[in-house]
Amino acid sequence: MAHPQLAELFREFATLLVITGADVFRIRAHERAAQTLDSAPEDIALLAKEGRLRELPGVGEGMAKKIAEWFATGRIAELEELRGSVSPAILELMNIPGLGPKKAKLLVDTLGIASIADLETACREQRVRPLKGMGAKSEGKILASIATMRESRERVPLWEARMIADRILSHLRGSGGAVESVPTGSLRRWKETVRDLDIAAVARDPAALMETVATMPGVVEVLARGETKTSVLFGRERFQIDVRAVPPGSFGAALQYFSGSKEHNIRLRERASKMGLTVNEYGVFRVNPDGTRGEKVAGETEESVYAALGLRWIPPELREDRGEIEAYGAGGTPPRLVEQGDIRGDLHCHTTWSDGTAGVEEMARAAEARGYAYLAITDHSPTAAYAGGLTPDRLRRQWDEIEAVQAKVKIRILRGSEVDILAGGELDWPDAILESLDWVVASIHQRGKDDREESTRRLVRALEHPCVNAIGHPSTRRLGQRPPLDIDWEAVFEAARAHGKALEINSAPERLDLNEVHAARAAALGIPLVIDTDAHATGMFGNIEYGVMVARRAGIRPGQVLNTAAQIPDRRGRR
DNA sequence: GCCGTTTTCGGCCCGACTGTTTTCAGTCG
Repeated sequence: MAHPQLAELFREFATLLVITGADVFRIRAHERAAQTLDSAPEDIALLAKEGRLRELPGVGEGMAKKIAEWFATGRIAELEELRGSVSPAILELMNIPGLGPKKAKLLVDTLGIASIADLETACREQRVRPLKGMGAKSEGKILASIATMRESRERVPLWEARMIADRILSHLRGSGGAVESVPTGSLRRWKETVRDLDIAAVARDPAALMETVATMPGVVEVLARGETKTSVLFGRERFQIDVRAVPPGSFGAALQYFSGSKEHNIRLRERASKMGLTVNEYGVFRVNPDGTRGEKVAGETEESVYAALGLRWIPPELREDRGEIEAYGAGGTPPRLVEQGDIRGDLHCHTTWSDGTAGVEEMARAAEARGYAYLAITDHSPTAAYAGGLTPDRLRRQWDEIEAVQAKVKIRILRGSEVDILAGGELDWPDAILESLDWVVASIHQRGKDDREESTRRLVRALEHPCVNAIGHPSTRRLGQRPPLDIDWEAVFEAARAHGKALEINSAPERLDLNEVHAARAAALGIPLVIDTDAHATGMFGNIEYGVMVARRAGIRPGQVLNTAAQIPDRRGRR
């Protein structure tokens, strides 16, 4: 499985190489290795043990050696040597937007700057401006960047970025400057968090569009303003927004280019280069024998760009250089990944019986309106008192209501529960009740001690219980609010596999839990998944698109998702 | 440092904007 800790070491390695002025391709190789370690569904430790590390893309002889060394000794000698040769102050200064390795090194070497606070003082005392390549404006920019860095969050959850994007796009469209404008970048690829918002626009009058962007309500600072590109900081959170204007004939190329990912685009251009073509944000062009840019062969639509490179159109959420370019080529077979239309029912939702805002009938009708064949009503168990957890008596009364509603609707309603996994891993309902339920989602809500062993044991014990069907939001994280539990994932996966239990991809936009990395690993191990919304209101069934996108980014096929089946067989065999 | 429908050596993506520059380096995406 992905190994974020190791990935981080290789990223650090790459940064240190940048500072020491190493060969750019060597730097990129380390970044590429880090990316692989961040997303590979294979168990890296196992590959290392079996000497199969070089099967990973971007891992050759050198990288394999370093990874093996880390597993054997807990360190990478070359990395530690590199660390010793670079002042930590340079690394710190590079966190400031606009300061790269060259300028950071210059500041540390010539002024003896040891920290960001130091640099702030130096700028105020005008000691930076005499330096080569610096000036009075540089000092102001550095101070502003430091302020931005302190005030803004690193990354914004996808759902929040989408809300901001909607507001900005409606402003741009309403202003008349842009004929067409589409959010691109990691937002279009459905990454769980985004760092900034990239908008590609076709403008009748680019200058007017740039003016509109720079003067939008909510803009707190204009970072850059050119003829075709404007960057601003937006809102109290100083969220960065980049808008690029291109001519209509280049819109597809711009969409493709700005949607990325960077790694996907690099692969694409390597491919173009081998075909005697070159790709930029304006289109696909032939390369003349003398190396100059020749005739334009594509660019108006994204499809045309991919077609010119001998590829089918690749869905944005797959553009991460994880093999999609090969799969979508003439000789490849694109995987049939799960789609929203495959989902036949939702197996996790709440009603007014606990902390939902709609009744059983309302929720059932809303699910039916989506074309679902079944819906599990999974209100909370007693311990979740804060969420209106049911008592045994209220649970039985809810069953009466379910029975009554069932007589009125076509959709099959399952008697479910989201049962708390208590401190020791025992469940919050007696077995007698669990046995009379159709669908049991077991979830951790009270995090307790939170340590790795305890959390893992709780999940494993829940998976061992014969009445449990699935684990809900396994990591309990909330994006930007609460970190995931520290869990021995391989142990949890092993328990799920051994007992044939499902793990949930919770589609609540603030959860997305399992995340794509763990979902990919679980699927690779043959563990069934369920994609649920955990809806607390009828409108929340629509969140399923988030969960489906997590699954697609994880490369998951419909057959690996339980609730793509026409019927969910309940434990007691009732129909 | 990786990698192979040109290749086990010689390649490795491309452009906008800024600030300090008299033609470009640095940074970013």
